[in-house]
Amino acid sequence: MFNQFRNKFPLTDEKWLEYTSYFNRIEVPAKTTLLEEGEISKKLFIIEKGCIRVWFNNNGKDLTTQFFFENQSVASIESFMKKFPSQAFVETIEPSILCWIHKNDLDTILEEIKEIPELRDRLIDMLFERTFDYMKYFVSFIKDSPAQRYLNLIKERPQIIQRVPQHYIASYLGVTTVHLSRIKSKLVHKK
Amino acid sequence: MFNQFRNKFPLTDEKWLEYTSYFNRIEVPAKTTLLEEGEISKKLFIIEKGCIRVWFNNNGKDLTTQFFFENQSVASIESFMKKFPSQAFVETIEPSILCWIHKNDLDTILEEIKEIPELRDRLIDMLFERTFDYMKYFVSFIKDSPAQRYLNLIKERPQIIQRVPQHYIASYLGVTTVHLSRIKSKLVHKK
DNA sequence: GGTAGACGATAACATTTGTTATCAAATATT
DNA sequence: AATATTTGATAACAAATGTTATCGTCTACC
Repeated sequence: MFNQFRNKFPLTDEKWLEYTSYFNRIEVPAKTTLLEEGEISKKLFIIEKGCIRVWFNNNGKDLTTQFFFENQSVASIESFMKKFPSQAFVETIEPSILCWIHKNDLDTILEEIKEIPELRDRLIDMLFERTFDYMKYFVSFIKDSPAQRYLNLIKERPQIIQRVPQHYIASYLGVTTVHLSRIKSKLVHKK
Repeated sequence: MFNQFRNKFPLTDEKWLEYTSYFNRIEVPAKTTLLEEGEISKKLFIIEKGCIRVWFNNNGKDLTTQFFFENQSVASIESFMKKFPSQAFVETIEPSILCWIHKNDLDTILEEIKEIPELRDRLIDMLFERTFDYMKYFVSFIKDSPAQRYLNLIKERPQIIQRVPQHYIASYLGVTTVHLSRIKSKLVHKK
């Protein structure tokens, strides 16, 4: 599955083979918990097929904060990086095929490649991008009404609308399933 | 003002003096706009004395997303880093004394010091921390009621409560000033 | 093929939050 | 000191959103 990235990394073929060999491939059903709240995240997942959500348990109520699809990497990032107990759950939505690497192995790889300036700079860029994504996400959350945010999802992330059950979308938008139903029915009526 | 940081940077005294000489010191009244929406951010500010907010114009309504106080650095970070027109305004709340450096000069410094591994690693750490801060902020925003978030502010950021006018706090919490008044009066009643 | 569970729509009512307007107190400005 | 501006509280009403309950449809699984 990693061949699509091969040309992006200035590594020898030997190194490339060594690094990709650290990855394990697993197949899991829908609703599989990949990381529990309180657990320390030690695996970074890459989705080959399927779909994953990250969510928080807020007094028994789901609070979904992120969705991930094919070719995206997933971890409870703060737990993974800093070895803190995770506040979030990580869970498959669809039956999925995943590749994962243990944190120790990833650290080894990162330690080696960070001496390559191009990769180091790309890593820093990625961190910035992630920060900016969060800012955008947050600003839209407080600026826009749930209905507007739902329209944004339709426009910008149609995959979510198509593949994710509605109650997860509701928890992502910060409203109840009942209210999301209302939003949808109003949209239909206005058209 | 930078002497408090002197011991944290493994630089020669010459370099230190050169770098600090890039900074300019200005004194401005309250409600001074430091960066307009649409402008490209070219200055990084460090607050020597005073207090600053970053806000978005959402259909004529203030939406404050961050407060900054003494010894913190402030910029519309995405605009500053990527030379995009800023979506946010940057504005003083109190009369303030600020140090600022031009982006070109800062880039020169960063280019030089990123060859020092300790500083490079600290820079990466800072980026991570900023990402994590945003995540925490966001999760609390969707998990907690406005009343709970107000209580969190009192506990975790008393400076904001003490120094920032209430209508900015309301816009930071995502509610109207009227509602924040209600929250406060309910808190008093319950005690 | 039958059954249980997951998913989604809708109604009725409760609660939260926004809107507009008015008043009072504090602060800045002249 | 007089006045304007900023800040904050409160009331009355409107709109948005949550809660609980019921029903229908679809799908997975035995």
